[in-house]
Parts: sequence; C-alpha cells; structure tokens
Amino acid sequence: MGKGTPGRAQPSRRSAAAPGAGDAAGVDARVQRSRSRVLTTAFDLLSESGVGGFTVDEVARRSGVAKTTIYRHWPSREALVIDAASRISAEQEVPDTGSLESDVTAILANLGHLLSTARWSSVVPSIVDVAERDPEFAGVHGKIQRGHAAPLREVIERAASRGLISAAADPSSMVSALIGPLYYRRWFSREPIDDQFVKTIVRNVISSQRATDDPVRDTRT
Amino acid sequence: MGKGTPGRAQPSRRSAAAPGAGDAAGVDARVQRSRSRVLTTAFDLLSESGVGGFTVDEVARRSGVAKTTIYRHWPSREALVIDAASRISAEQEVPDTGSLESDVTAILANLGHLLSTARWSSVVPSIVDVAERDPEFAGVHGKIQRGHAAPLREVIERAASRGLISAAADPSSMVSALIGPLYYRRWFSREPIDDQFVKTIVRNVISSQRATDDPVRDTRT
DNA sequence: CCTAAACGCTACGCTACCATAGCGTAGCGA
DNA sequence: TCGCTACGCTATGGTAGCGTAGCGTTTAGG
Repeated sequence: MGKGTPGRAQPSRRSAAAPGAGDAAGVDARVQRSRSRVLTTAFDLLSESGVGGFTVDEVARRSGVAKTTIYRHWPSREALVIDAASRISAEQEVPDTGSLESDVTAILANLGHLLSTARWSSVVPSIVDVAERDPEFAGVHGKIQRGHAAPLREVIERAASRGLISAAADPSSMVSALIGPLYYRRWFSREPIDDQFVKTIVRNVISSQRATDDPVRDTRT
Repeated sequence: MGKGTPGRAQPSRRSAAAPGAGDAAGVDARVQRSRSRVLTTAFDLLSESGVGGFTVDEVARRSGVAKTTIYRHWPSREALVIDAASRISAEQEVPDTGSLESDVTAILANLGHLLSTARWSSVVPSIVDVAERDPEFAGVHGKIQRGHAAPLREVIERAASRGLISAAADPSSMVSALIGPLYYRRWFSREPIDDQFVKTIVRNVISSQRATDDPVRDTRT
C-alpha cells in the first residue's frame, strides 16, 4: 500500500502538454472515465451496504465497468474500499463572526444537518468497526475524524489565541464535548438532532468558559 | 426469531425438582455445558473479530463443541451472534450520594474505565454498524444503549424530581452531553479518557444547571 | 491508417462459510 | 441395565466472493 492512490503507475504519459492541476493530467480519457465511474459507484454501494457488504462484483454490475478493468486500476478490494471511503472528507469552510459561540453553533448545526442527511453518515460505523482491528483503516478513520473536527478545533484555537477563553481550557476536551453529543445521537441513541439540542450543547461548553448570565431564554420555536 | 432465547423447546423437563431460579432449571447438564461453552467462546470471538468476522466454524473450533451441536441449539449464525451480543448489558448499580454532580461523576468514571478496558467495547462498533441496516440488530443495539444510559438517566431524573435542577432541562440532552464525549473519545478520536476529562465534562453539563461560581480551578495535575 | 493501450466478456480456480444429513458413541436417569 | 437424549465426527450441497487468464473489440493519438 505504499503510494497514495493505487492505480497502475502512469501508463505512457507521452503528452504532458495538458497542464491540468495535480494528478489527473495527461491520463487517457478512458482511464479517467472508468476510475470516476467506479469510484462513484463504490461510494454509493459503501453507503448502502457498509464495508462488510461491499463487493467488487457488485460495483462492476452497477457501474457497468468490467470487473477485470476494476482490477486493472485497483490491486485489491481493500484498496478500492479505502479509496472510496476517503471521499468522506467533508471540507467545510470555517466561519469567523467574531463570536466563538456563534461560530461553534454554525459549525455544529451544519454537522448535525450532515449527520442527518448525508449518505456517508451510514458508512462511518463501518469504518469505525474495521478501524478497530485493521491499522490501514485506522489511518483512514483518523483522517476522516480529524477532517470533521478541524473547523471546530480551528475556531476554538483562534479564540484561545485571542484570549477569549480560559487558557486552562483544553481544546481537545472542548471538541469532544461538542462533537460527542451529536455523534451519540446519530449512531447510539438515534434521537434527532435539532437546533435546540445544538444550542444546548454549545451553551454547556461555552458557558463554562465565560461567566454566563442568561442561562435559558431562547423561545423562538 | 420469535421467542427469547433460541434453543430447542424444553427437551423433556421431567424432573422439575430442582427449583433453580428462572430458566436454567431442569435442563440436561450436558446442554448447559454446551450452551455455556459456546456462548462464552462466541462472545470472545465477537470481541476479537466483530460481527463481520464471526463464523460458526470458528466458534466450533475454539469451543470444542461440534458445529452440529451448535446448530442444535441455535437456528442460525445470526441467532447466535445476537445471543452473544446481548451479553454486553453492563448492569451497574446506581449511586445516590445526594449530590447530582458526584453521582454523575461516579457513573461516568466507571463508564470511562469500562470503555478503556472491557472487551465488549470493541464489539460495539460492529453492532452499531449492523444496526444501521438490520432492524433485528437495531433492537439489540437499542437495548444495550438504553442499558448503558439507564443509571445516568435515573440519577438525573431523580435530581429533577427533587427540584435540584432546572425544570427546563431536558434529561435526554443531558445524557447525550455526558455520554457522547466519552464515546467520542473511545471510538472516534481515540484519545484516552482520564478523570480530568470526566470532571470537565461533568462540570460543563452540571454547571449550566445551577449557578456556578468557581468555573475552572482544579489543578491536581 | 496503424499501433498500442484500455476495455469488455466469459470462464476459471480457489477459498470460506452456511446449513444439513447420517451414523456411531457417551452419559444421564429410572 | 436399558432407553432416551445429547453429542461428536465426517461428509456434502450450495452459495458467494476474490482475483486471474485468455481473447476479441474499441478507441486514442501519432
């Protein structure tokens, strides 16, 4: 599993004319098409069936790409799964309203929405499960996780550097305290994640960082 | 899948002499031995390999009980998995120190310890994953989950009935806010769960329920 | 137009696993 | 001692999935 993406090393790369950004340049159009189709289908299948129910044959059936072709681009089922799973990274932009509370609220509300609707949310338990035993997947899992926590961590550390929160406060603890409850509701208690809930969670964490005066007063239904 | 436990309906039950508590009375000693061996092994295997890696053949190999015998007691692989997984229920006693904060802290500290050490903690992701798609497992998952949250819910509702916390506070939200961060650390961020962390989490939630005056002052390393 | 790369298709070997059948053996209880 | 029950062992049928081989067809690109 050395390199990054699995695919066979550049087949010919004669015409390096097309300057395309990073990787997908100078590659045969057919290769691109196959890859993209397979990867899309693979991600869909992963969302439906989880890592356990993921089979190469099924990907071939759905995508219309022959199984042999798939194996020409990925050395094994595992490589394909990892490649597909890596698409989960939810790159979201980081808000900066000046208020830590509203920044955090925005991020969590968005995350809550994603957890409720995004297809990848049903894949995550699979990844977590496999990562529990397979170090390769543990890497993928860690990357996805860090990706999800990143915006939150960023606004918190920014607030800390601005001296807005107690220096004794541990950013990692705050991230856990903020994201944990949302994850819990999505995958464990299976309760809905509404705005009210998000507000409550945020207030719990933020209010312990600065003296609060108006504990519960948000009746905008 | 109808009844509770799968096993064949009472084989003979002639001598109902032995008054043994609920179920295991009047059953052939050999049956008991087989069942117990299989179930123990099944749980071990489940902890190691997860639901996905669980095979009847392996259980037979390890337990020394013949595969045919296993199928005499459980109608299918799935039934055995469910039976083994149901052993997770962590029945713990509910403290009552008079202080909500110390009750909650005790429960969370214990839970954190279990998450770090108990074998079943590595099975949970499997259950969550399968429950995502299989309603049967969703039931098991729900039961386990409620079991884990029960003590917490109990002390919180007790405190509420005693008027110790705001009536506006939602016990479900509090449970999510308390357990979520611990689960997050165990299965997502994979950070350790120490007493300091537990204290922080508890303070976040509790302090937003009663006017706090000493926000962050716990420097016992 | 011509070459070479990429693709599709069919078939295959292999392994792992589920679930069952048949038959002989051991042990519990009257 | 005798019978019933549980158990072990071996074999078997069947499915599903991984990964590969061979061969013909399409298509990009000079």
